[in-house]
Amino acid sequence: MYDLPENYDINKYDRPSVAVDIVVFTARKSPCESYRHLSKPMLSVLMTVRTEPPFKGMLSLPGGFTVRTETIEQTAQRKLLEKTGVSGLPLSLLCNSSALGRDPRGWIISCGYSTLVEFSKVKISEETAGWYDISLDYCETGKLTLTSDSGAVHTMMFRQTGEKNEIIDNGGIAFDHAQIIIKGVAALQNSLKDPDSVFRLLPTEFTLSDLQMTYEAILGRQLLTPNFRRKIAPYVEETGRSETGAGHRPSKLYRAKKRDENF
Amino acid sequence: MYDLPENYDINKYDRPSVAVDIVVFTARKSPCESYRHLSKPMLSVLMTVRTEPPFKGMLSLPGGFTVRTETIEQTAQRKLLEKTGVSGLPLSLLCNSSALGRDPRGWIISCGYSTLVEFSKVKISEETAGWYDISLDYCETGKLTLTSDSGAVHTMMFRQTGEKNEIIDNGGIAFDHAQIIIKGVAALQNSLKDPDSVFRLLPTEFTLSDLQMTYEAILGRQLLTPNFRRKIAPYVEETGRSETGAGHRPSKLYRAKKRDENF
DNA sequence: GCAAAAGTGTTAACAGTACACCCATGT
DNA sequence: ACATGGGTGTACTGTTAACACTTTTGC
Repeated sequence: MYDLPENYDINKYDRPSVAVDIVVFTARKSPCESYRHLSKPMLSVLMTVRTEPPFKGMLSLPGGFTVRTETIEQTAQRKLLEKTGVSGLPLSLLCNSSALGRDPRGWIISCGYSTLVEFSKVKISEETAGWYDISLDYCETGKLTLTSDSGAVHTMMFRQTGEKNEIIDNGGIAFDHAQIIIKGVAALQNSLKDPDSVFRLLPTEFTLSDLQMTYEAILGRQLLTPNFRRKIAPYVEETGRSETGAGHRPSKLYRAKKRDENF
Repeated sequence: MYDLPENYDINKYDRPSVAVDIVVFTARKSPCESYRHLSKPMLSVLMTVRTEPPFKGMLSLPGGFTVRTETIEQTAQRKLLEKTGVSGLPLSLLCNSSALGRDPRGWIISCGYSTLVEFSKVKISEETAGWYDISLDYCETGKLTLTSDSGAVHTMMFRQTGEKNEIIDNGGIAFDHAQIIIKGVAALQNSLKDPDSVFRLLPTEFTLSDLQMTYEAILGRQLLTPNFRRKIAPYVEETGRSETGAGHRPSKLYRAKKRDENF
């Protein structure tokens, strides 16, 4: 029936378990501190507290094992739906983790993916899952800090050697997930060349200030407003509405501009 | 001994076989046609003719199955050494292929990688393996042609829809390897922003014309020489030697310039 | 009025593009 | 001599970076 070698038995060979781990980014604003000041959006990542060994009690990325009836990306989509209630988000492949002994349960390979989601779309269903604010620091050695809403802090330290990152301190993150998070942030920064990815972090209508502050949160540095607006202008269009109520001039609301897809 | 759930048995779960497929690129020059004309380097990819079902007799990428004692990248390195005699090449992850039914032998996931190698370093050990010249054509719909040294031609057709490529005709390439090759070429083109990758296709000493023609082979279009030389100048340095014998002014030999690694 | 942010204009520096031109060589 | 490629200069253009400045709101 099939074009197969004679006496072929796939079960002769030893096989690994295959899992996915997903770096889910969002941008969220804390409530305003004063009637005058804007509140800056923070870049956040979805993490879960492990309830079972190994690494019980530590932070890990959401994910799970793939099964025969799914592609790896379908597994990631299923896990995303289970944990965030959101489906159909585009996924980017970050890395495959297969270091020997990376999981004490045995031979387990993990495929790391990342995605972006608007904060208000997510309804976190599990007690153990939550958003952790990311703050970046590239002084001497790379530093990436996760802060939970309750104030718990995890600081990862790494050295950037060409393309690879060498982890110096995983900040108490389970498995090799610190590595995957750092790769995810680097990939997110790289993706900023195309503004379409950033729109996925914001509501359909947004102010240019919010957009700029989201860029700044991702890049970990300030941008000059006039230059930012010129650069982004071809990708957005005015909605006609504007946002009032703050103690300063109201800002116009924009939306992403549909752009040429066939070229 | 380990921090594991009680009664944990990894064998309870169904597991896939995991393979690697490697897109190995090189640049090679055909012998000069006349004493005056330069011969242009062609971008080539290493392919093997399948000797066993499935897809017996068709072209496929070099690769193989991963085993418990290796990381996935070590598997790729081992397969590279077996097929080309070269070791220690940096690998780039292209994609994970896991579509249902992609391999009639069963549940097999493939991790696609790409790498670059200087032509003279490779000693192909297997009868079934060989270099296939790549030519590109982006007229209406994407077209990528592989030509063997014996003149056999495989033409793949695809449509670029955003990031994804939709394969229209796989050109008689086994499995989903046409897809992986197209991803590899796209990734190679993207990597040209950093000239270091192109140096891996050339000998340690090269002329700027060879370098430019290699760029042109990868991009599938002509470049303007003065502009190319200015752009590449910070990345190369003169060796002092030059290449004579052709029916025109001799060209200086250059080498890649060591650049600042810590910043 | 005042602080804060929205939003515009102007300039200089830099990178990318296109093209004209001269130089050195083997037959 | 001459065809061929090696190699340089230059003018034009678009993008980026920096900063000065005006406008509009809520208190």
